[in-house]
Amino acid sequence: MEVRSHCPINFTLEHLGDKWSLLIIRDLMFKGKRHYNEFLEAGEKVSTSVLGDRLKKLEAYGIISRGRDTVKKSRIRYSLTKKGIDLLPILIEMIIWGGEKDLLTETPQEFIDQATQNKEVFIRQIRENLIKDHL
Amino acid sequence: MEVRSHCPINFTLEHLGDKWSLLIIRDLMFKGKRHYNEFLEAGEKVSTSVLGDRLKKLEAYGIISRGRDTVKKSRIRYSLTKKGIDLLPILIEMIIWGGEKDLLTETPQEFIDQATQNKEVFIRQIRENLIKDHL
DNA sequence: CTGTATCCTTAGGGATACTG
DNA sequence: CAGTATCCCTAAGGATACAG
Repeated sequence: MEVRSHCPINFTLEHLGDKWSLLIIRDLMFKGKRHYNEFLEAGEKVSTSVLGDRLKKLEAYGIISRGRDTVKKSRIRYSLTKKGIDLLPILIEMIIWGGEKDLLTETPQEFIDQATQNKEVFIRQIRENLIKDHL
Repeated sequence: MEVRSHCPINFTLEHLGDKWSLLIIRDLMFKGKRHYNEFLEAGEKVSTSVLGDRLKKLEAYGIISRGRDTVKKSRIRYSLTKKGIDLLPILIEMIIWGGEKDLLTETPQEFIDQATQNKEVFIRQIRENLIKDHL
């Protein structure tokens, strides 16, 4: 990968600064999605080629991991790694900003309020659930 | 602009999900930069065409504003708006994530520690300074 | 079900020159 | 100083077909 600088913001952008990667992370974090076809069905309609490319990159970065489904062994199951779960605070802050600035947001005001008023506890709880489900 | 969905994360990505916009915000927030030529000199070497395009978009989104410099009246001065300052928590979380995951990060461990250990106070202080300087 | 491969089109972006 | 304008090239992305 190209490396323009070692500014931490630039580092994050070089891994996730496109219009699709974080939507996959979102689906894994908040929508309980784990499989290829579920990502395809997301509201934003990613194409198969882009999805394949991003899954590969995110795995190469160590942000997600690929494994066989435990129930149906022929099925592939994607999970967040620790490094991926650590993105949670960034996603939460993006939900707050986007939810506040977009007049047409689909986010319930209730969610924003909860996230805002007791942020640390709120994030810790989600984080613990993610650890249970993914690691 | 295209609108793929009203998911707040997608909303944020559609405004800032490219490899340059947040670097301009960063320079305004943390590096005290205010002028066109200063943005050009940033470590990541943006080109004039891209810089011009992003400044225009960020202004159209209401994230930054253009004004005349108060000391040298012929000079253009860019500022963050309230909406732009509200991005601070996202940037801080990106600094933490990037700073922790990049082995070669330029970020002092001290900064990460401060940001992590008393996050709310830390952010509030920076925010108040930004309000003083930009609004 | 989980992908590749291919084709094609468009958007992004670098370099450079030029302007008020 | 603070930008446009132009040219050109590449990367990104959509559509579709195909494969293990």
